[in-house]
Amino acid sequence: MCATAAYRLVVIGESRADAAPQAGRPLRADAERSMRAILEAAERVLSTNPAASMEQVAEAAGVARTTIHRRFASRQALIDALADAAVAHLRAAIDQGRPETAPPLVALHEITARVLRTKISWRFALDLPAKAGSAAAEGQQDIARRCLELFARARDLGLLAAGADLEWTRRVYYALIGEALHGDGEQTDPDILAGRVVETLLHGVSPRDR
Amino acid sequence: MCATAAYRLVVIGESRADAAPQAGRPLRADAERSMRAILEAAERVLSTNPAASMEQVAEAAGVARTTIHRRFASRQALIDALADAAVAHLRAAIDQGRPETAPPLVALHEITARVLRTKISWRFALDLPAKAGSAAAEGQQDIARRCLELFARARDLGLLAAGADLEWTRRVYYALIGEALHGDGEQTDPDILAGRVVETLLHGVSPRDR
DNA sequence: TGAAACTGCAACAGTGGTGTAGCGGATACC
DNA sequence: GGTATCCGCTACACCACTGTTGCAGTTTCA
Repeated sequence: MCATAAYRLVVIGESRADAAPQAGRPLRADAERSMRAILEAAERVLSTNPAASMEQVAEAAGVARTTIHRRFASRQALIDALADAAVAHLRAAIDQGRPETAPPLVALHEITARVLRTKISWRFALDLPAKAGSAAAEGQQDIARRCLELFARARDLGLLAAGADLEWTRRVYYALIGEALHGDGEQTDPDILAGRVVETLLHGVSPRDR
Repeated sequence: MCATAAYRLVVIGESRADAAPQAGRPLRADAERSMRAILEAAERVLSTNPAASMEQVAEAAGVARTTIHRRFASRQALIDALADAAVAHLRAAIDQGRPETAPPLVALHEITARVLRTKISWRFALDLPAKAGSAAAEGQQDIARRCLELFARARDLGLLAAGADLEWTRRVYYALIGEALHGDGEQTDPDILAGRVVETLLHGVSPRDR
């Protein structure tokens, strides 16, 4: 799904009842492979059918159902972990767009294209409502904060209206990104989609009088 | 939820197995009341928790669970009926905005406000993917068609760019409406929200040079 | 190479939801 | 006022999914 992962998978307790990854002994190589296979399969299966069973996820991952239960205390724990992993990927993608240093318009294009690419692969997990206090929630908040900062920079440069409501701008931006992914195959290139998103965000659909 | 309903509820078969409303004997008054209570309760409950059980829906509707099963062959049948009813409401709301006759900008504002009002009440049902061939699907297609016609009129009047992609415009419009409803209570007046949606759709968030 | 970690497999208990059935009482309708 | 319709209630069968356990065989890693 994504070649490079910026995190490491670990286990803590020995008891089967609390297999939540937090801190402790690092996983053996084959276990980490399984873990990754499970998360990726869960994303694939659940994005098609959110009510899919653990059995279906296990089959798609090429492991036994019991193996999933060994790593994740419950179905919910799996989904939570999935959300955390997806947000971590998203954050990494955004970092690569240099939101704090690149010129705002360049950063906006760059980030949009990267986010679109990531969202294609983690559609289900990224649409999940983040649980309060989770790593995913923290990540989403951080992303929103940096998004607002980028827009503030853009506004200071005259790219946005001086009185623009940055929070509304952010929400519109998110909505446009979401919409760009709903296309029925007629246009899927992230760079082209990003251009359309940014153009629409800034200027809407009315004629440009200039 | 909505005071006036533009449809009538009926039953066909006697068998419990196929209680799908299509044509036949009209319902008794109390039965129609129950039917309406069930649909509205389903919307309320499922919008909070899409995985809620029939038991929870029944309790919210103030009826016994078996009563629901008497009218709807299955959980899925209930949800399908809910989707049909919601789209019927939406269509009625749009009709009242005179999309074919009013000046485009006026119609756009009017329709947006009405749609927002309807979507608040039928959030769950209207977010449902319509089943192919269902009344809901037919209604959605009709709505999309009329939306495109309205945008075409707007474009001919110079309100939209001459080369505007009307399908993309429609998708952006839908996305903005959806986003306007996600506000965290700081602004809920449909008229104000509609103004914001239309303004953003037409001109984006950049400064207006004029 | 040997211990520790990991996995598949088979089997099991528990749970919660779905859908059916019939009866007796209440309600609407003509 | 009589009849067809509707509803609540209780009870039941069924099923799919979750989560657990133990063991035997395999893989990793020091």
